[in-house]
Amino acid sequence: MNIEDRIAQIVEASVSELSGREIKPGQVVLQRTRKDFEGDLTLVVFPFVGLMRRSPEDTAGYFGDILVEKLEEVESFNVVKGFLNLSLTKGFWLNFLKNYSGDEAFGLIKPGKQPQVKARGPVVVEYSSPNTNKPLHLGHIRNNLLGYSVACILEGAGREVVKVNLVNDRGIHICKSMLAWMCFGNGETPGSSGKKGDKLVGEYYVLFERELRVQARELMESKGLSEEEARNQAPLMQEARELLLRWESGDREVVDIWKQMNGWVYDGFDATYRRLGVDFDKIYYESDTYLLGKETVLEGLKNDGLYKKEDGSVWADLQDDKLDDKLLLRADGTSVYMTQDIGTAQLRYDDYQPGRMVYVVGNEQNHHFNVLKKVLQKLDKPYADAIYHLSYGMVELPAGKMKSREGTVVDADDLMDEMEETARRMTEELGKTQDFNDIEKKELYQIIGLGALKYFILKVDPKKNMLFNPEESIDFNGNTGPFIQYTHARICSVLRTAGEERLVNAHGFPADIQLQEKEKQLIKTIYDFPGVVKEAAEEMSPARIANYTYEVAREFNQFYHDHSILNEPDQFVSDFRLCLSELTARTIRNGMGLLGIRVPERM
RNA sequence: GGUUCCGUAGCUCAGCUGGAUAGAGCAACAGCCUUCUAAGCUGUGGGUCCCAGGUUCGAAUCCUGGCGGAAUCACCA
Repeated sequence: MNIEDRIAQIVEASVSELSGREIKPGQVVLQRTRKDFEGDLTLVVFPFVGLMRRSPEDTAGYFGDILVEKLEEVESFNVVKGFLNLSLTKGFWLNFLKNYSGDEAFGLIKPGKQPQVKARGPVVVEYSSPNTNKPLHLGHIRNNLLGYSVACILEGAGREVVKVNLVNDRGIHICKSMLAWMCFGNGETPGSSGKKGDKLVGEYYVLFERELRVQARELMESKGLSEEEARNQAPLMQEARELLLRWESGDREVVDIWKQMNGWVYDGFDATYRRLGVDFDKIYYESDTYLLGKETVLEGLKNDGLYKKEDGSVWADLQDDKLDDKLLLRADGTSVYMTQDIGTAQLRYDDYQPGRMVYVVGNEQNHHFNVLKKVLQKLDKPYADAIYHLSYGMVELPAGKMKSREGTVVDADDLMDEMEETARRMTEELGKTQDFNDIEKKELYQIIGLGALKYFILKVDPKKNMLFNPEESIDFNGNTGPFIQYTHARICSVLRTAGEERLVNAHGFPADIQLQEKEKQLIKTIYDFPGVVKEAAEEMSPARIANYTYEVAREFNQFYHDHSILNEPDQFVSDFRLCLSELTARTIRNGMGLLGIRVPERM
């Protein structure tokens, strides 16, 4: 049991002993002592003064005496108003460091280590979920980074995780790209034009929209139709719908083209995913799941919650939830978005029996997931309550939301190019890579450029909208990925200079060294890492890890500035600092790993 | 209009289940490399935590009501 729990236990016991009343678990709150006060852990005693019938000061003093007496790790205490500040012995901190300095996986729980967690089944995390008609942009980047990181964090907290992608590969939007390509493509392929597959298909989607707009305008002028009517009646739109029907009926020619063009897109996506450093354990395709959705809905008609209208359409009755009824199948029997999600949820459950199904999807779909959950409850699905929508905010530009029609989307590949280029420029200006070979340089610029981008996005609370200004490049100084990476590289440099043998021997430093202020601060911060991982997993918040890791790096730099590690004359102190540096580097590496950010050993 | 989310320094963001004097970075200014990587460190200035009530020992945090912004309320995905 850790020291916080032991303190809490003793406090609980003595409160109930004295007052004759049990206190609820979790009512004893221990927090880190603020830096401007003396002590390591602080117990706020206000909640107990009523029960104890003493002044806050007396209550705090009373607990202080008991804790010093019962726990050898608690060295002393001081009381400020109702705050009991406990100081732990330096032996406690030094032993913590000794215990973990050899632990590569510090802060992380190995999968399956907690049996009760395993019993709940794996967590399925869905993220990315692209449409196959346009390339990935900055919004997708946030989605991918969040999803990947949340999966890593859950894994780090001991959960079994399955990462899945749901590709929306069917529907009218795909037909638009196909039609444009059939009409104007002249057989262009990624091979013939050298274009990336997803970009090429995206261009035809844009082309379709442009041509459609021309046709619609003509109709608006010649027949005086509204824009909506005109778009609907335009020949291109009618052809696209016809194409969809042919696809649904399995028309050989259409399906072949569909397969071919989707194949190009997948090649393009794969390249972008690889570069971003994200991956999946399983990929679902909506073309495979929408039929199961239909079945599930028809099956559900036996339940009370669903009903069929006279025209044959099927609806979910959501009156009880004060929501409008939701259409699940059109009169012609075709499915809608909701139907597909019902199908994929079912399939996912059949595949993994997950304890939780996390959907990393933008907050624009809050309502959709609300309804999905309700509908699955109506269908009496056991997994309805396992559904969790990890809803994240939009990435906005200074001018507002990104709009593909107005060409204001920030392309994922372009952005990564820019980041790497900035990394190259800055690194060369600083003259850091003169002895790197070309391959090493390229890899380093990738690590730094992507690190900057990923950290920039992940440090923001997922549920908040965030701003990206393309005019100002993402920072490399201050609270940034490269700052943290740099701190890691700095430590590695020291460890390299020390050498393997020296490092191993250093672990034997004695546990009675005099601790300097910055050293203690750093140890205390590192001590928090496992708890931060746990909380980040509960909240599914990479931002928590990002901000914590930054704090570690900042504190190391202060320590590093004030104290010499290898040039310290006292051998034992030097050994201790070496171990402290080593554990700091590992904490940074593991923390950044949870964000999907690599850290270089030199930069 | 209904529902949900957001509102903290000039800008971008932290602030954990209510706790002590609200923190970082950027930008500005002033310092620190003969010493383990200066992508670093130190200092200065910068706040009506949107507003008003309420809950209590104690509120940026919880509740209610406003104001401002975003999303959504499709037989689109």
